[in-house]
Amino acid sequence: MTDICGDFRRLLMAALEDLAARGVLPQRLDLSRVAVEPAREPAHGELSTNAAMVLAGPSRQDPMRLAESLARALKDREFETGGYRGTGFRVEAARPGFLNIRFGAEVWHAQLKAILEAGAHFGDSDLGRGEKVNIEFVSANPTGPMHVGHGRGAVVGDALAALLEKAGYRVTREYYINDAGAQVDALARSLYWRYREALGESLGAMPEEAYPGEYLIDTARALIACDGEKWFGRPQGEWLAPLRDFAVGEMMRLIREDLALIGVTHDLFTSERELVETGAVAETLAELEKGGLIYRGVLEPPKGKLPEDWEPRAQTLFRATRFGDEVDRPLKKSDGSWTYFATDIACHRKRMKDGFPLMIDVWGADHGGYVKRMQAAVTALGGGKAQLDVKLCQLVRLFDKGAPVKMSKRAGTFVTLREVVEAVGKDVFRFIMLTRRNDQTLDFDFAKVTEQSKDNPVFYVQYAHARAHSVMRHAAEALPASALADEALAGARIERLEDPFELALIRRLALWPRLVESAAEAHEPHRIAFFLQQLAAEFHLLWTKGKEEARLRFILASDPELTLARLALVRALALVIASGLAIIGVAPCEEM
RNA sequence: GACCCCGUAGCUCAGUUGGAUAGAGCACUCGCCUUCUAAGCGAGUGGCCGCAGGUUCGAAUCCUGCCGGGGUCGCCA
Repeated sequence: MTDICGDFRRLLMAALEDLAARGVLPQRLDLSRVAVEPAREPAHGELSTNAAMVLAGPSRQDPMRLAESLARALKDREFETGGYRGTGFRVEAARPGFLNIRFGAEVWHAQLKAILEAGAHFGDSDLGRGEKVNIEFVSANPTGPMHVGHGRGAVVGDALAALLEKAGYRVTREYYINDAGAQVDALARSLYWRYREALGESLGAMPEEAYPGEYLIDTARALIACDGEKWFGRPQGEWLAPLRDFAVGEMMRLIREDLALIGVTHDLFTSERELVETGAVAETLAELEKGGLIYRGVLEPPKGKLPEDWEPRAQTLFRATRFGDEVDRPLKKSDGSWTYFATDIACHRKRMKDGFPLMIDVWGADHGGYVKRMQAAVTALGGGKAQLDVKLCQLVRLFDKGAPVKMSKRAGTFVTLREVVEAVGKDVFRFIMLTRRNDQTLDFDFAKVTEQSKDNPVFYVQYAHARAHSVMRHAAEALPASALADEALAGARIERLEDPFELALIRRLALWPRLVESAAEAHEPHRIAFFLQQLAAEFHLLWTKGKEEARLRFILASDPELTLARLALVRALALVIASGLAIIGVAPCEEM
């Protein structure tokens, strides 16, 4: 654990306790709003804390005077971070009541050493304390190949999972297969149509509700290879279920293949149909019933535009309004089968029973209207112990050289995830999917994302990593490999690094653990991608400084000691970029 | 009509969970290749953070009400 903000916070807390013991501060103050963060302005030092301002009110003191007492209380205390131990910092009170903290270079040197010692584990956190988290993502209907929007959800979910793992959670990646509703029956009928067609029957246009995609032609061939003409001419009652299962199986195989293309694998596939057939849904309903949360009733018609066929109907309803939803929600269709909501409640209940206090669902933004009712159900069944966060992913719009790529399922100009990934590669796809917040629409331009220039963030970051390795390769020509190993570099005379740009890079690297934690807490993996871009920029800058001023070059034949110190910095940069890319799921290439 | 998301530089977007003088990329202007990859870097121009109130030491961030864009709205998933 090397988090300089966190480490300083501990020191600050000790000082606050001391002030409380001396009667300067009241006992048992609420310290939750006290923050130690990196300063935004260089003029404000390197870290700053709002402690005095936050505590001024409750302790009835002038913030500025409190800040000054705090500064005194901190003076000459021992500070421990990343292997450093000493008093190499200065604290000063500033204007409204901030405390600005400055460090001697030795503190940053220790940070760099600690990074090299931690290696790929630098930034690991125990924020999650080994708590179990379930992340449900993708969960595309098993009725056809995946499109780009599914791909976005896949990357967001998978990167979030990796991020939470790095932050100390035990993560289960789950795919919920919607294989129980009407749409998989439609899939079976579509397959049957393709089956008859493949067996030589001449048919007209496909029915309206059918899935017209050509992928089912292959599935029909596979079916023939498997079952021959067994189903031909038989009544629907005989073939519907077996063909549905066959089709869903094939679709899931396709989907897994597509996911494998972008490096996504799930730990758990849960079948909606199984939840129904094993009685898990019925059990769930019984449990709600016992809690008095289910009733038969008629819903108010929606205000504003009234649906054409609206008529008052008595339905089986869940009292979602008790838990913050706008209306109570139906659990059964008029044919007696479960609604999607009912089975989904059962799915979340299963997760809670499996011991997940935290569940995260990654959905498309079109499901936004569904969030409250699902959270209501989780609250109702979890007794407040379980929590559900839903990440909604906005649309991905495809462009090529600035022109929108027109897509229509009907017209057949439908771009699948596979096509996109085959065109641009897994790494580009994954990185670009994280260059926007999940709730922001994302423009994906084939030309731009494959461009090798600084305008392309994927390239920009990978290039920084490759450059670092390029330096190491050059160094290896003059220095023995044993001197370039991480352990050896950790022992280099790092204190020789004195240039402000070098120290600035170390400072940025030292923020990595804090960034991992805040991104994990916010469930926002895109922050990793943005951090890597900043880090890459800082490194490219340093590189160019070496171009301009020979004394700033990494490799100096005249000064092997300084060379090794700089290589330590270069190596640390490569480590952090690689560990960030690992979360995003992008390969850190060593050559471009 | 209700609910959810979004609104930040001309464009595309970040903004460390309420901090100090709001940032980056593109575009535009001007600079930097005898030297580890110029596939890069620097400088400059550019802002009523949609509008109006409120909360407090302090608001792009939290609350309320509007305006604009998108999504959703009883047996689709």
